[in-house]
Amino acid sequence: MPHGTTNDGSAITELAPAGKEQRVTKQRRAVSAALDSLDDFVSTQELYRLLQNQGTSVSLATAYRILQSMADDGQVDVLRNGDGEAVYRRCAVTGHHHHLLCRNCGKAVEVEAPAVETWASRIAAEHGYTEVAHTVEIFGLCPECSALRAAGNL
Amino acid sequence: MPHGTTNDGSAITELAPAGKEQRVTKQRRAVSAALDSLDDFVSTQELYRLLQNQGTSVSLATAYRILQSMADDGQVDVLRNGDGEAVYRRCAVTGHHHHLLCRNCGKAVEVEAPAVETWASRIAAEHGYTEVAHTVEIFGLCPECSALRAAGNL
DNA sequence: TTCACTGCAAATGCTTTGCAGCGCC
DNA sequence: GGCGCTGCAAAGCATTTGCAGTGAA
Repeated sequence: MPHGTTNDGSAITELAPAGKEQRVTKQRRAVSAALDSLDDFVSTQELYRLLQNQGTSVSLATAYRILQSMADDGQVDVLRNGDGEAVYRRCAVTGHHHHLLCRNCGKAVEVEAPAVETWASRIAAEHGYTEVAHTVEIFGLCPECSALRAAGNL
Repeated sequence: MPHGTTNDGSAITELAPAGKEQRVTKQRRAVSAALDSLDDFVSTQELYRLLQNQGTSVSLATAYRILQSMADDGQVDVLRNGDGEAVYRRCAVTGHHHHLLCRNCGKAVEVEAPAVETWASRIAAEHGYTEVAHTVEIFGLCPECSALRAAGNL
């Protein structure tokens, strides 16, 4: 199964969640609020610590369960960082886009790349692939971290 | 650290391996041979089991160490599957390139994308990011699997 | 002979799960 | 009230690491 920032992919399976009901609990609201207040991707662990420091504690297991279900419902964007950890973020930009991530502080910038989209589609078509989706992530050091690096503090 | 199919990134650290010497051991040869006989990506665990069944057993820890060092030396291609596991493959194409993967059978096609490379560099530069690397993966159904899907066998 | 490489086993760290109690609908 | 949701603690797993023995150069 493809991961990360994935575009649609024509007519994959079903689109309607159709799952069980979804109760609005204090924990779920806390996680949701935390995600809203964040601009960057967070791993479940990070979100957990964040909520702890913030007082709105939620058990780690629950944090995993909530984020996973939100991802299943498409309420958040999921991708994997370089360590293979799943990281989540409520996406500001609606629609398909990619990310420019800082490998040190995690800061993320959303970028659109129409050219890459068409390139991907073309390449796939040329090889006879169908139901195409793709992931594109750019890693680097953001301006701040680049400065730190230059100053020898990294 | 960025993962997967990564390009250089301007002037990152050193390019020359320059590492310590590399002894040619039985285990290393076994892993190398196994990779040569494979067309698809394998996780370290899979490769480990494969070597076990094949008699040329290598300890799991060693398998991890060997694959990791081969990846560091650029002898194999690394990327992460949807579960966040690192998967490796000996690459036919030398140099930087990306993959077009079948999400059903795992078949991979190597593709080059100079345009994407320059796009990534430009985007990163525009946002002040340095030491850039990127990952690009395209997922879809290969021709064979597309046919199966169409025939209702998938 | 030397020092990288191995194997083994213990240790990590992320993620999942079983189970009993709690609280939203 | 019923049943999904939580917490907690106990697994589960992939991956890493310490250490002493082994073997390639």
